[in-house]
Amino acid sequence: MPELPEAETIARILDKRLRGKTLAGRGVLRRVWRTGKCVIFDFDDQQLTARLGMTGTFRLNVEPGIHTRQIFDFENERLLYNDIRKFGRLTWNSPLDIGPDILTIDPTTFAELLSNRSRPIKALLLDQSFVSGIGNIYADECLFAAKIHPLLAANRVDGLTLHSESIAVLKEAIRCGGSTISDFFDPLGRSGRYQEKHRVYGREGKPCQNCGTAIVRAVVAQRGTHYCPECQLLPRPGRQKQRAPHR
DNA sequence: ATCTATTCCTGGCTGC
DNA sequence: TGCAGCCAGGAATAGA
Repeated sequence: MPELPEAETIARILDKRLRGKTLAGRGVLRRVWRTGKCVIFDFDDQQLTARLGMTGTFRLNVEPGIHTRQIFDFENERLLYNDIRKFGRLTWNSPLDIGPDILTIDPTTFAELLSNRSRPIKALLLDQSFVSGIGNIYADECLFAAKIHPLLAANRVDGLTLHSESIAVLKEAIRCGGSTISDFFDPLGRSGRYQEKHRVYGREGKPCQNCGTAIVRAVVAQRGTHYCPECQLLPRPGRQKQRAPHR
């Protein structure tokens, strides 16, 4: 499923290949970029926003197939939008109503935002109106990297640690061209490689690479959630400070 | 504010 | 070989 690293991979390739080319009726493509999980095409005075949902992909210069939903004929380049499950959305000139991008938000700001919220941290990370870019796979990977239990209340999370670990995970995933679980291919048809580096997602029952404990799968915020029960301990719920016993 | 359930959708899997 | 049933989940939505 395309999350930030996959969207970034797509945007970089399409920007390189399509920038400066004309699309009939829309003008010259000035750049392709990403924010959150969205891939955005800036034309002269119009903008196309792609939310890829679960299975949305772009492909350059291949024959349309049964899952092709849109065709964009640029000069000398044909861009297809394919989407098996049709959860993706392509919209023209629509306002982008999402929270700050996780890669560009200031760490202190991120930590402050967390301190105001009581929801389980994983549910908050998945909420694109709170912070954008992280989906189910990278939420699990980022929380593992930061050694934070997915159910820990956001206001009890070390926001600076979570931020820095998340940045490291996402940047490495971008370097690997994203994760291919089943459906993700970049616009040139290549798989991602970051799935080989997953440490918890899809590894239920396999040993934690830190401590050897079996990775657990649970459901959090209606999503399959993978974590190490030893490395990602849930602290005892907060309670009144114990009075020191007399004597 | 936050939760749950439901809807959208289809390929891939299980079990008979 | 076929087929029914279930599952995965991003995002929107309704209702508690």
